[in-house]
Amino acid sequence: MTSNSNATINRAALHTQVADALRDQIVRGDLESGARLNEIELCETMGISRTPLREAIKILEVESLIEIKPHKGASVAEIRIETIDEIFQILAPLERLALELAMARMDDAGFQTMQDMHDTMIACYHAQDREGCFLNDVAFHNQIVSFAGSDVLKATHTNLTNRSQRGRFFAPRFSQEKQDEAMATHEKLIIAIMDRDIPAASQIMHDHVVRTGVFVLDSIRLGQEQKTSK
Amino acid sequence: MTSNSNATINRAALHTQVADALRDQIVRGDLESGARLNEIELCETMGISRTPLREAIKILEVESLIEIKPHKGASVAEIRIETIDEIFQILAPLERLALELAMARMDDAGFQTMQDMHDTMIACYHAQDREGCFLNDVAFHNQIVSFAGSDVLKATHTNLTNRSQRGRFFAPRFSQEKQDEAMATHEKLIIAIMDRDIPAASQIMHDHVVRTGVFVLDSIRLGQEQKTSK
DNA sequence: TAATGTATGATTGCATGCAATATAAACAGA
DNA sequence: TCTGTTTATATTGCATGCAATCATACATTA
Repeated sequence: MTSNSNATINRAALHTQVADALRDQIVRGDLESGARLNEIELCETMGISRTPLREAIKILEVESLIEIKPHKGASVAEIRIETIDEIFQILAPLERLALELAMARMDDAGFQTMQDMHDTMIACYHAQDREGCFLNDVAFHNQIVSFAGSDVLKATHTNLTNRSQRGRFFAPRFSQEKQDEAMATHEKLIIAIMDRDIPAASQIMHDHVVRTGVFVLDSIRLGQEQKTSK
Repeated sequence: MTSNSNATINRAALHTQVADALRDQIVRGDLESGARLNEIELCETMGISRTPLREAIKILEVESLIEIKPHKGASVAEIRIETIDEIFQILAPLERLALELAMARMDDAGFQTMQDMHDTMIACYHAQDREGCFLNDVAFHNQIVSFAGSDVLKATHTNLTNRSQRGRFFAPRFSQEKQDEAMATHEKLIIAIMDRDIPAASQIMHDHVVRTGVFVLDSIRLGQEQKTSK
């Protein structure tokens, strides 16, 4: 046993832990859009007092994951279709920038990492593992942003993807056709990356993100039609 | 006198007012980088209790304007030269996007507004009013982002410019030469805008922001050299 | 009956008190 | 003198209490 027992885990302040936990629940879809956040109720559930909870709520409001109406309380931010659209519009040039920066900095090991991650995703694709595909795709894009070496870009990107991923849970899966297209694009992308062709890779990435946004929006609209036609 | 006396002003929660006030002081440079924020001291100054202050501090931490070290306290975030660099790298594609979206949406009145704002800035330039020049330049860029009609873009942009503007207060003014170059670029920009030439305007905007970043970084480096050589 | 006013309960907003932690100052031993 | 330890003080972190506000139901009046 190391010198660190579980007493040392609590280095993070309570409000941080609470914010992390709530953020996770919101992004994962466990807490639905519009869900009311009753302070006393939540406090009892989490076994804490209202002060750190209220601080956590303020944090998540800045991240646009929670809405606070004065004297009325907090609720999980409603996620509008226009917002998802706006997020992908921004993500496209940001991920393009990330890729340009990353390719300018990466060493051979970095490029190999990208190739490996791509291969892992492709393996999921061939195994019909859609969840694995999604997770590896997210990891692939995150890795590129990390390799870019810009803390500001990383933080901005994380905030935007946190919000965009919320859309995933009220949208049906992509059609096989769209899935195939996305994979084909990724194939072209990794080739351009391994070729060290920054302009080509940059353009592919931008268009890929825009296209992903279109797919997500279509899925959401489809989901909404299915709901209303019931 | 209207029906609203000053009793109705307090609709905003205390923590919001406090956050706004602190943000303003940090962005304006009244609170210097690294300045310690003693809770009790600040509370007495502002005439409030610690609870809303602490909530405000959490808000500004998410905005990267304040750093909190657990059990050690909050301080105004140190602004590093690399951070300013990263911010302008991101602002360039974001403002390009903003201009593209804005030009696709603006009506003739919108275009006229842009022309008017440009003229106002040029007037300041000819009057050797550097402060006016700066403020009108900021307003010009903000107006474009507003016209883009994307709340997400607007919020992201506001956060980034808040942070970048902090650099202004520890950097010497631009040289006349750089000032001239910036104005010339603005002239080309407004012409492309009024021509409804989106690709041209888009490119000019992107390069203009990148160039502004270079200017700001050069100024900061110059300022640091002057300090250390004293 | 519709509209307005009033009272009650629930919930949030803010202030304060106590506990936990970090900084420093004082001190003891080598 | 230096180093390690202890003690004191200041400051933050968290919990709780009270005040302000809002929502609901009910009562009153036109």
